[in-house]
Amino acid sequence: MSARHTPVRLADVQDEDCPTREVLDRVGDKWSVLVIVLLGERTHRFSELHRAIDGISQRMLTLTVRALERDGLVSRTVHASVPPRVDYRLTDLGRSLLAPLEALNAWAVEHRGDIQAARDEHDRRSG
Amino acid sequence: MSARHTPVRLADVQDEDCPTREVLDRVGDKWSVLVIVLLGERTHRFSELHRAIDGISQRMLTLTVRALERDGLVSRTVHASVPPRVDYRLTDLGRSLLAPLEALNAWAVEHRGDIQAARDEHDRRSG
DNA sequence: CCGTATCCCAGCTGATACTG
DNA sequence: CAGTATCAGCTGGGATACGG
Repeated sequence: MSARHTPVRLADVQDEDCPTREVLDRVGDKWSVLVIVLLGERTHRFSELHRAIDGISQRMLTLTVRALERDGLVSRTVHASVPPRVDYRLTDLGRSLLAPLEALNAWAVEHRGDIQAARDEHDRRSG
Repeated sequence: MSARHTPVRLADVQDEDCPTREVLDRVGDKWSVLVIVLLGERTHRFSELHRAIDGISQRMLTLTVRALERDGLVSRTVHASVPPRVDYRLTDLGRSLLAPLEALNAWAVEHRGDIQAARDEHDRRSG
């Protein structure tokens, strides 16, 4: 992965179908990453996701998993039982997204102090 | 970078000060990544960014660079000249973010076809 | 249990006009 | 040139109620 260097090109980001824009539109929302990370650990049923993600509404969880399913990142399995049971898990495609997300996470962990310091300093000067 | 593995932990994502959430809140908006990538190539003045980023309003460009500056990712240099000139460039912190963004970009480039295919297939079934 | 349907509001964003 | 100020529209997302 580190052998070839794939720089972000100017032409890419200006284009409206810029790949980075696409992925950010997909996971840059409020809940998608949380769902992906949870499903990266193991399969979850709907109610498990609902309980695990603090503050999400049933509506938004539905919309989020539906969008992820539409994009082929998550698969949905309905078990014909009483009471009904629906399992969600990552597809191979979804699992492949975990690596770049972890890279972002690693950056955040490493630099969150720097950001906080810069912000504190900025706010101190600006009042 | 690939030596140590930094998995995204469940405890992280549920916490409201989850590092990944933080960074997504920062660059997950409509314009921040575009500005960062452009400044990753070279210093830009305000009007250059404005022209380079198709569709951004003056107001949103101002808000975006201000937020990035506040977080220490971008530095702003005012030249006392007539007409006035303001240069924006990445800080070291901002430059360090380019790598994970490129990882995300690489993923997007590699898998955009898969996503499109999944979406087409899904829409075909759903009508 | 797993959703869908409806209503509604906050805030993000663009458009426009104005200023140092 | 590089912003700031103000207004208005749209959309994301929560609350609630209902259905399979």
